[in-house]
Amino acid sequence: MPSSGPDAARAVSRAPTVRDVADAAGVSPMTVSRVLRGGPNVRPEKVRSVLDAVAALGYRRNENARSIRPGQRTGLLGVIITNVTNPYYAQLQLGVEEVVAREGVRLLVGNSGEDIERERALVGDFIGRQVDGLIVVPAGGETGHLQAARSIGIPLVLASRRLEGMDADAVLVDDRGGALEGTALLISEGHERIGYLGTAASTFTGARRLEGFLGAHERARLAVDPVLVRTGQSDPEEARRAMRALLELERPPTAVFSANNRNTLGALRALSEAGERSRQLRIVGFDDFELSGMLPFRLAIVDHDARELGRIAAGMIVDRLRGADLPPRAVELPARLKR
Amino acid sequence: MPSSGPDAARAVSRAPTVRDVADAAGVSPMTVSRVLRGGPNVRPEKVRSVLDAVAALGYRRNENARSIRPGQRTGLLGVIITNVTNPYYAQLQLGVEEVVAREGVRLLVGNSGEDIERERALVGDFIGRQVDGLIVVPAGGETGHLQAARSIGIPLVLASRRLEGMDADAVLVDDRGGALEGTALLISEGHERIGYLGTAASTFTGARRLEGFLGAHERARLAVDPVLVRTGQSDPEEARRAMRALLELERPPTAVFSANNRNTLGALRALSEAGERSRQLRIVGFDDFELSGMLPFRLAIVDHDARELGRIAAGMIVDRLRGADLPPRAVELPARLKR
DNA sequence: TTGTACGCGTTATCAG
DNA sequence: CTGATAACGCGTACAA
Repeated sequence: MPSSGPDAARAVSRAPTVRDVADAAGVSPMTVSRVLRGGPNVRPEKVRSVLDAVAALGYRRNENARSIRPGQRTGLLGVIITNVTNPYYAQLQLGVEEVVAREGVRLLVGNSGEDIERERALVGDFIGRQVDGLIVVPAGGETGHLQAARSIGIPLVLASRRLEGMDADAVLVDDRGGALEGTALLISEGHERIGYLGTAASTFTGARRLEGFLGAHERARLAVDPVLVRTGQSDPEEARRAMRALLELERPPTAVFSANNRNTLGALRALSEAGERSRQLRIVGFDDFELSGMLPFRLAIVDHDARELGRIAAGMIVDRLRGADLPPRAVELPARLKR
Repeated sequence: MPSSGPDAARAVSRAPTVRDVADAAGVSPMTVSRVLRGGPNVRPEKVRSVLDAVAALGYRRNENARSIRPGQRTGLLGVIITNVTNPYYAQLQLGVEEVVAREGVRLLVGNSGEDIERERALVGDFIGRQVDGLIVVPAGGETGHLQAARSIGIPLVLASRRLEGMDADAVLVDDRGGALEGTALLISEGHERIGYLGTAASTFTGARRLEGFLGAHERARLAVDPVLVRTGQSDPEEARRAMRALLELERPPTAVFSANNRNTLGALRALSEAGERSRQLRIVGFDDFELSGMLPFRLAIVDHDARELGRIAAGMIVDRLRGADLPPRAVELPARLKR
């Protein structure tokens, strides 16, 4: 038995090409191509034999080869988030996929871990892979790598955060409004010494949420004791320590506003450790999380819809691809107290 | 001023190619290619001018064009999970990326939503995009689309679940052992009527975890009341209703084993609604979640490391790509009671 | 209705 | 050390 027959070759596992299909169907590669892209003017019997051959060989069109011709899209969308493990960004990713998957667009996903170098590498790589668009939660203030994407005409949407000096499309959350509403609730409840836990004020959301916190005080003509304002915590452990420090103050806060879910998590851990009395401390946290309503704390949440944010970002990319030549748009989604 | 000068052309946004770089650097495309892939035998001064041109034009190698040559890899890894929004799978995704990102491999991620049709579409699409490997959490019992991948030599790793009739590499969790240990804890505490909440027994993990539950009873020579065993709940809402049904039984369970985090979530919601006394019901749940330790329930958790699972799956792919021609391997990660 | 020729961007081969 | 040439898989333009 010869070991080089067609069956043997097929078993040895090389992906079949148009030519293989054409040979098997007894037509030219062009006819195969025509059949597959639904082209007209092909005799039904040939259509049949091509489709049979495709099925028999398990042929799949090579999307990469396809996309190197100019004007062709790859159907790839680059999504760069900071950490999928944060439910907020998982929702974002899912929302994006939800919208574009219908049209056969697939997601190239990368986690930057808030590291601008990793973000730069991902953006560069994604451009090299000819993504049709980019949705980025920018980790830092640098814009060079993102400008590069735009300069070769790749639609870009900034998600959650905006960047100084980049007027790209953006989908944001009403950070200031949410923080203001959450803080106002605490003030309306009579609290006068309110702690603040959040990320560094140098970050986009950090600055905006702190602004809301301060704005609520200002509006109520209530002074803010600087010692109660703790910024720079980016993970639950740091937040836990910051919360503990607040509790150990000579005049501790009677309530705390936490500017994101990582900080809320750490704060709750600190309260748990500090015993039953601390557990009564009033807390308002930005960003929801599963089971937030079931915890044995006096906790209220400022919520927003990350999945919808993802959907809108994806929609903006789709619009650009359809050729919309509008000026950059920015959408701001509401952040509201959950009742 | 002519509008067709090189500067104008560059601004109009077309991605530069090797030829553009070659022209700008005054060399041939081949030399550019050589410089970029770190090839030897290029005069230092030419290297310099090529690199300058690359920087000036913001040139990025077209990975897709690159990968159409035979034997070349795409550096793409397909990851198909059921839902990133489940922290378990988010961890998996992150673990995979962690391992392969170092080598410049990127993740093509798709959510099947437990829908076999969507999974099939994703697998087909990923193959068409010439992924170097596939990591799949299979949604159903069908194997055809996955066999197709293997038959053209694409390394495949099944994650969390195995499929009958497919001896592919697999990374699993010790579902049976974990469920057994969790249930045994309840039995050792003196419970004799233990409820069970889980996904359909026809699913891979559903069957294995139920097996552990039953096994623990058997080992303790304790009979299982079938009315206490509720399977088929795949989201928190269904689980909530199932839990409520258990509570409304004439002889309700004194403890419940919940076979995954969706079911645990629903169960806790039902307990919350049912008032203070129900809150005292003893629960052991499979799969951890944030804040599980802080809830006002008598809750214990059987935990396992999804991120590590992702890392191992990725490692298996890497091994295959390195040419390891071993028989299919299956790793089973421990699932242990958190103390 | 079907097939041939060529080009997309990149790189291996081989000649210079 | 450098460049011309061909080929990868596919699709468009054109010819038959």
